[in-house]
Amino acid sequence: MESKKTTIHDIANELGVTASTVSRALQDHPRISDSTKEEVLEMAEKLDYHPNSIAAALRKGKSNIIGVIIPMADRNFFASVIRGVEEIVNKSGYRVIISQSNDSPEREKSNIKALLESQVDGILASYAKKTTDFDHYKEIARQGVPLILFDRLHESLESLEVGSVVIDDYLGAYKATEHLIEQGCRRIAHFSGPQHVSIYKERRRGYEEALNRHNIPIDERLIVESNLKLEAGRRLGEELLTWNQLPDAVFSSSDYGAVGAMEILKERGIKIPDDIAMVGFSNESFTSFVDPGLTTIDQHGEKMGHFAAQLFLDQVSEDKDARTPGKTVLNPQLIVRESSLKKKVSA
Amino acid sequence: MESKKTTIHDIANELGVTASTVSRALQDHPRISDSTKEEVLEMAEKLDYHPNSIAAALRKGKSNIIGVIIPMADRNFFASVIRGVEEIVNKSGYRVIISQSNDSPEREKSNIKALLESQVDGILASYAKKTTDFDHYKEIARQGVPLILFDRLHESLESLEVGSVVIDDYLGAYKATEHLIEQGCRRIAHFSGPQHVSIYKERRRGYEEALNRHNIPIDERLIVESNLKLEAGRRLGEELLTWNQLPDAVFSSSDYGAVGAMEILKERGIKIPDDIAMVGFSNESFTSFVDPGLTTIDQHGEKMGHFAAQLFLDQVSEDKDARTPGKTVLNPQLIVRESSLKKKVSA
DNA sequence: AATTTTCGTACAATCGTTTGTACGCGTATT
DNA sequence: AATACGCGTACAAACGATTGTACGAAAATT
Repeated sequence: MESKKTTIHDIANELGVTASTVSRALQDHPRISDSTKEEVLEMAEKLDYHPNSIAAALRKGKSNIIGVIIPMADRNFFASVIRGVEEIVNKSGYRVIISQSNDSPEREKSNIKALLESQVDGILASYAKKTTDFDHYKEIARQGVPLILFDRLHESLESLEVGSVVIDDYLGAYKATEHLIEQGCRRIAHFSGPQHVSIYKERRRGYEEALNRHNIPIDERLIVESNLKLEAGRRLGEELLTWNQLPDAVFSSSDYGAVGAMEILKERGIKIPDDIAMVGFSNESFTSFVDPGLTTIDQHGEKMGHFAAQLFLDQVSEDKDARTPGKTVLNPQLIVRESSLKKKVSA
Repeated sequence: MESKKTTIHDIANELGVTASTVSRALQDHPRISDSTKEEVLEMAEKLDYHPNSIAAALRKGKSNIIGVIIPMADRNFFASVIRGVEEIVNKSGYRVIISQSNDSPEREKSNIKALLESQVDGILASYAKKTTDFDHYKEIARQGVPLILFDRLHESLESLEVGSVVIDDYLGAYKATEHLIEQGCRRIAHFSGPQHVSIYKERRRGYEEALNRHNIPIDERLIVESNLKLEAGRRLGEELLTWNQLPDAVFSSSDYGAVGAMEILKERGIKIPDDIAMVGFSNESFTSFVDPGLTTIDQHGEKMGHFAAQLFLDQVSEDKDARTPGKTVLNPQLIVRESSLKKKVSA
């Protein structure tokens, strides 16, 4: 039944004008008379015309699509970022295509290739944890496609002309650690992540600096590194129990790690926060569900998405002045819940 | 510096052949000699050629992109579905573009429009809860684009020639309710959702049927309807407490609703599962984190994605026989955790 | 009334690939 | 030796929209 999709040529034929006139009429071009525009619109409706954006993209060399690369979509933080990005760019007529790397560098690479071949107008990315070779990102820049990095940032990319928006991980970690110190904790363990990922390095730095400022010596044995997943958290929970002396608090660079450890510790009769206070990082949605509620650091995902999107729009803007790839640093926010409250709040 | 992107014409010129030869060489066409293929490949490498899939899509009338419409990406279930879909279709050279409706019919509508204009080769969708008018879905079918519905299914779409894959919500609810009955519960409340969404209707039916089979009268006052979000769960938790007699169990059609209620009930000193047993639906990731762990129904998101993707591939397959839009129904699985265990397991 | 402007539309090239058909050449068939 | 066949490549027309330029007619200027 679908004999053929109707094109602007069909409309043109029907009306006895040319396709160029139809095209301009549809774009509300000033040089087309109002009467013609009306006729075109009517006929378009009548013939059930739908624009073919592929054809337009080819001609214009612009797809109006931007690609967003994230490790995984089911993280609250990344989902918020995407929402934020969409909110901004949709207004300017851009569509977002999301592609997940599942934290695999290979998938990340093939995703980037596909995005570039699809002629996306820009790429916003948070790279996979395991990525250590950034050539595929350099390729993006080399092809002249605007690139904005968010959340995770790597030194080897800083030299490129890329925009970036991150939170101040250092500050977040500092706030978290200081909060624990204020609660009276002195033996604070730290669950850290791969040190080539700058966010984990920064968080560790924040942790150490907070201790320094409060004249608490840094004990390397209290700092443990892992992939920070739930399972790793459980393992670390077990490990804690083998130590000569339990820490009185844990600052974990990830909520998953914190919750994993909490599960084990609770099982073993350790009271949280009384025996061990816990603080996580990211404000994942489940942190408010767990018992006790997990104190954590909110990363302002939606806001980060807004900024990243805006940086992209700036880079493709007509106004050359706005085109300096900016770096934006957001302030993280400490969300205090019960898991860290040793001093009970007087009611 | 980016003088110009290199095209197959550039390669052709350099080699003294025509673009068609280059195109065929790149596709490994049998009629092109091996020596030419080699030369082309080398030159492509040398000139840093990257195919422009927009141009190919325009010519072929096929974008190799499929659109997936989901309410929101940060639900464990939907994230799994997407992973499942990607796993299958990537093998056949398709890319997935994800678009979220945030459960808003307007966004859903505009997303569909954009997807169609982008000439996607197919659309897999789980529609927004609030959607009651399905014309935009009919439009998909009318334009001859394969449509597969997953998870949520609406009567008014059944007449269309669409494939669908759902779980047996009825059976899931039945299993959940029966499990509660086996635990000795008799006064089982049900948190239900909008009845025009078939999944909620089915779940309610499963609940009622389980009661019937066990000769427990259905008490309409125990069935409450809401949007099943966390906040609604909290509200329902409050409501429960105002009843003359507390139920001894709750079967909620959503994990969020269940957890929201649990929060309130725990606050008010109600013991779970001893006073009230709880069962949710969906196996969201947080259900294993909450205390006590929430018994729930797993919907096999990844598998659902596999099936949906396969249905799509069948519909676009050369083989006409395979082209009947199939309906697949998956069996849900009961995941038992502590929240429903009144009879303590003897250790 | 002659000339310049303005207005509305047509013409034609273009974006980068794909693909049906034609064609020349060398080898095989009889 | 004449015809037939394969093989490898060229030619040219798509796909559907956009856009710089040209051009005729009407309106405005002098």
